[in-house]
Amino acid sequence: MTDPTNPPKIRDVARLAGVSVATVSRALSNPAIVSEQARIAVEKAVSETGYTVNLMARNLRQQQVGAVLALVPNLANPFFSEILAGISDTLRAEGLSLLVLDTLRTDPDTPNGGIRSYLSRSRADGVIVLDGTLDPALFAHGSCPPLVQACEWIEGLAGPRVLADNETGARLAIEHLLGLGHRDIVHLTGPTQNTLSISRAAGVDAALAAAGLPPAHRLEGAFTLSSGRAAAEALLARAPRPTAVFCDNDEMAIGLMAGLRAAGFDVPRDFSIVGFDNIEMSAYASVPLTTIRQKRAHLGRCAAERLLAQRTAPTPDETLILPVELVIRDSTAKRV
Amino acid sequence: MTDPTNPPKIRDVARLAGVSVATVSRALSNPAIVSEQARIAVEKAVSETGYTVNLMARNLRQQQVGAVLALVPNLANPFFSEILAGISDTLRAEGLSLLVLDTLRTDPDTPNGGIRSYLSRSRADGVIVLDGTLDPALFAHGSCPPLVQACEWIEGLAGPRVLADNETGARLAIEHLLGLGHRDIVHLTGPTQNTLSISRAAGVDAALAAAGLPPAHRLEGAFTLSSGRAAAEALLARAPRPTAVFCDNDEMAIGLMAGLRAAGFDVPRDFSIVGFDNIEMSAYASVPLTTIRQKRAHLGRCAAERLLAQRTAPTPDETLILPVELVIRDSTAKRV
DNA sequence: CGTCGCAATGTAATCGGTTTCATGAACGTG
DNA sequence: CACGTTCATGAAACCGATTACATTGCGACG
Repeated sequence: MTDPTNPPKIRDVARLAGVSVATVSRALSNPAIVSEQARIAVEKAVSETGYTVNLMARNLRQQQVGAVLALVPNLANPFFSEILAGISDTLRAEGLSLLVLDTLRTDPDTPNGGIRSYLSRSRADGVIVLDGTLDPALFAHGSCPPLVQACEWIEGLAGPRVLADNETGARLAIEHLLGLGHRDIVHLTGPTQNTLSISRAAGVDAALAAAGLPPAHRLEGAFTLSSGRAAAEALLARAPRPTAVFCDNDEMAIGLMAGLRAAGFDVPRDFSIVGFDNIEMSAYASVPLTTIRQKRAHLGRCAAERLLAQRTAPTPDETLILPVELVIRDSTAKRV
Repeated sequence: MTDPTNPPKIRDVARLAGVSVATVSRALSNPAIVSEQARIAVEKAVSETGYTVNLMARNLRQQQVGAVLALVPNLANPFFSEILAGISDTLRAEGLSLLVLDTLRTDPDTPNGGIRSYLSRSRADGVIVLDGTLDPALFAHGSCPPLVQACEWIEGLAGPRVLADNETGARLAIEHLLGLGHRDIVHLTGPTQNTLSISRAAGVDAALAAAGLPPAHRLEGAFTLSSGRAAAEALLARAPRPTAVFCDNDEMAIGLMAGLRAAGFDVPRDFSIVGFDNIEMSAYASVPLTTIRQKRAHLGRCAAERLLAQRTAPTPDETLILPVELVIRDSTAKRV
């Protein structure tokens, strides 16, 4: 009866319960519409046979997959994995599975890394895009399932977006530094075409302009620890020497602090540093990092909810902007 | 022809190409067995219609899912996400998808958090278990797909395992500390029943015993930054005061260093600290951390390969132990 | 008492592919 | 020329569920 090589079908349950397969199906998916008697017989037969539905069969018939695909730029990056955790939360509550595709690791020989083949309604019921560098044409074909952009976004790709308030975050960081007396502030960015960096640059310059100052000088990083460390050198080469740096993420800020420390400088005495994201490690850095808090798991949940909402309602196409806040720790201080 | 609401079926392609559906199927899955003429006609019809196979239909017929499920204890933890990246690598090369289930976030009301329902052959072709705290009974039922345990493991659950050489890693750490003259060494562990911590404790005590020393004192942590910081207090309360700590992961080591620094102590002058894992951040900590390198992405790849091997060969049930190595940085020094 | 409506159920179509099996053509061989 | 073999192909079975549609029985109501 519990033969591993030959799992029970709905037929077997029906036979054992003395009803038709339709009744079994109904008893399992919508117990209210079958008689008490049938329901009990089916329940008994199910537990005796150890029956579980074959999801492939159900999905084929119902034309749905029961899974949502997340396109992440780099699965190994904790920033994204925390968003995934939030997505996973929401999906689970709906009985859906999470499919993950690491766009960094896609085949470099194939155009678009073979991502296209994953963007099919028969592979996923929806897609959450966390990579702003993808080609919008990827999603243009008819068989691409409903889509939500989260965290990063793609210029030229329509559809709902769930974003952190990057511009406000940048402004908060700069206003904080301005309030401490800093005037020569460098903005350590991600790759120049990165959408996050661009919108944060706007916030930076808006805050500076409001104080009657020119746009910030920029250094290009790569959101990595090592690019932060490398930025220390470029920063120190600058004359006159800046007194503060706003970094587009905490990793770069921590890398930068390590680089500055290695060069004999002190944070916050010589440089005030502000990060972005508030990763857990920031509170444990050599100098606890002042940063902009961004609720990543919440962002993931919101994105998933948006996606699920599309299943019923028509797509509202609106952008949801989640608030951020300044967390002041020890890496910023009054300009001496 | 490219009507988004009504994607082309294999029937449509067959009609357009002037062949039967069987021939289309063959032309797509095994071009060698159809005539050149038919193959070309099908290719043309496919590109004209924009046809893509419906995976649900294919999977139902072929009795496979095209996806592998990873059970991870905490998706937000970068340690696991890097393993996932490795798994993803290998699966992609085989055209398989990665399904992720965060066991931490499963429903606390349901027994086993509803994980059971994901362990079905109709949901995944295989399972990679990264959580050593799960109930082995979960995997006992007949419909559970082939399984590989990776990184952590479950006592009482058979099947192949891919593990880091925890015992050797611990021994290397302790021998390093012994070589520096330390004799009073504390082992900061994960949760006491954690399989990793248990096997590392064995390595610790073996190294100590080889030097004629008694087993190490232990402090229980939770693999988190905050539990590392909390351990600082317990450590300082100990008399006589230990001179070195071996931590079961780098996060706890970094947390511990933060706690010691806050209490006015210096690493490595007052305490030598060794971590485990070699996460990227360790090189950027306030004091660059001496640790045991573990190749997480590689471990993930190996686990996935093992799983795929089971598709053909019968399960060999053997444990694969991956080497680790000591990385000496600045957090350890000669005992003063 | 006839019939209308509703609840419960069964039969069979359906989802969209893959694969088995039968068929026919082409070819080589004795 | 008869026969066996291979190759290409199409018709139809099949995967295992859901669900549209038909049927039955029963109580209520005119």
